Amino acid sequence: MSRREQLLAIAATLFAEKGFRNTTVRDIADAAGILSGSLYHHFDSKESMVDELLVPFQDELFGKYDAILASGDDARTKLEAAVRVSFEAIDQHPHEVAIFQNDADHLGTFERFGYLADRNAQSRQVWVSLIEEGVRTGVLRPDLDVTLTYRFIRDTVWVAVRWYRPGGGLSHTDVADQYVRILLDGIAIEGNDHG
Amino acid sequence: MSRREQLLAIAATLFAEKGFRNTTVRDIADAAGILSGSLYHHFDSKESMVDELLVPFQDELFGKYDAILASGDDARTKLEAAVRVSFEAIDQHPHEVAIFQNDADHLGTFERFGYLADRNAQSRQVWVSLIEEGVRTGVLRPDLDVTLTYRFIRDTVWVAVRWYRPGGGLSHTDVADQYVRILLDGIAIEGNDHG
DNA sequence: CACCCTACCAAGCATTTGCTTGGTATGCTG
DNA sequence: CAGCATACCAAGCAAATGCTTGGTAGGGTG
Repeated sequence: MSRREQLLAIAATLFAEKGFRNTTVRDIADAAGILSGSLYHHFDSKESMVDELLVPFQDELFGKYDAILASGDDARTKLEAAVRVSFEAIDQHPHEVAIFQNDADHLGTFERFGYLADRNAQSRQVWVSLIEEGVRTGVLRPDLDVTLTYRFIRDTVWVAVRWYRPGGGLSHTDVADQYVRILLDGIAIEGNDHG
Repeated sequence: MSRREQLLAIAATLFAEKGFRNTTVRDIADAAGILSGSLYHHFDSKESMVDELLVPFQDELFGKYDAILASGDDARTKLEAAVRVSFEAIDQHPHEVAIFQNDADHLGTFERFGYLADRNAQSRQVWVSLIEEGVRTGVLRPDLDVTLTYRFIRDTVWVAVRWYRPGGGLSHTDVADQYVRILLDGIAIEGNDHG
């Protein structure tokens, strides 16, 4: 691991913990045991650091989504796979997920980070297409509000980055199991339909 | 509406939009059409402003939770009521909810805002007790992981403040209807249990 | 008219912020 | 040993930040 990668990892931790704007270059430098000016030997700017964190992460994640969409599985299987891939991302790249969740809105106001809005739209496309296919092929309830269901899934999955800790008591597959079950079948006992 | 209340409303909007720390006293003053120093005629500090926003809001919300817990209804009805009251809070006090969601962690590091952690624990108590009662009385699935289910509900409900807009196409009761339905019965067609 | 309260301005201060500049120490390579 | 790249320090700058101070304008009240 190069010194540059070390510094980037330190920055990722701080950005995820305190937010991008609330993390100063002095915070990063202190955590690395150097002076703030020395960071600029390795990176152009503070913005470059987040950029280098987010771009490769998103490339990897959306590559996996694309593979799922391209598979020949049925809608329910693909939906489950997308959920599992997302929890896997939280497990493997918790800092990057947290940064994207917490700071995408703010970063998106800068030209340089215009791609964040594109990725957001792309994500929406993935989930909406899966939900629509599920309704069309009869594996999901036909009365679902697709947009609302999309938001429900998106929020439920990604917000887990706030409490999930890799290496803790629960594996990401454990969490995904439970979430998929609740999402698909609910928390009420079956057949106890009050609606 | 007193000048003081006007200024507080302006601050609430900005805190909710940009976060507490990323909102400067000059931002607030500019939006109000005065100079930043003039704010200190009305308020002691920037912290006092958030404080005055969060405390009354939380008093009101937890009063409603307490009333639900004290009612004689069955667990499913109480759980539904708690979800609906939460969406109502998002509808009526979107700024306060957003501030609490986005800045509670950061504010909580200051002594002055220690009550935020207490409220968080209290909220957990409300949801966990309802879920446990639901499992005990047989209206919820006995294999539920109570803690995970609590997080699922909490996150799902409150994160809606990120996209829900009062006065938009959907009322808060519409949203609550859909969320309760998904939460309790899932999105899959009934009886199509793959688990 | 004298007094006082509310609401604000004008100016500035100490600190923090991202970033720059010129320089030094260390180790590798030819 | 000369040359060069890597990794850092020391010092500081311009802008932004929360907040302070002393003052002014206007309206209501005795």
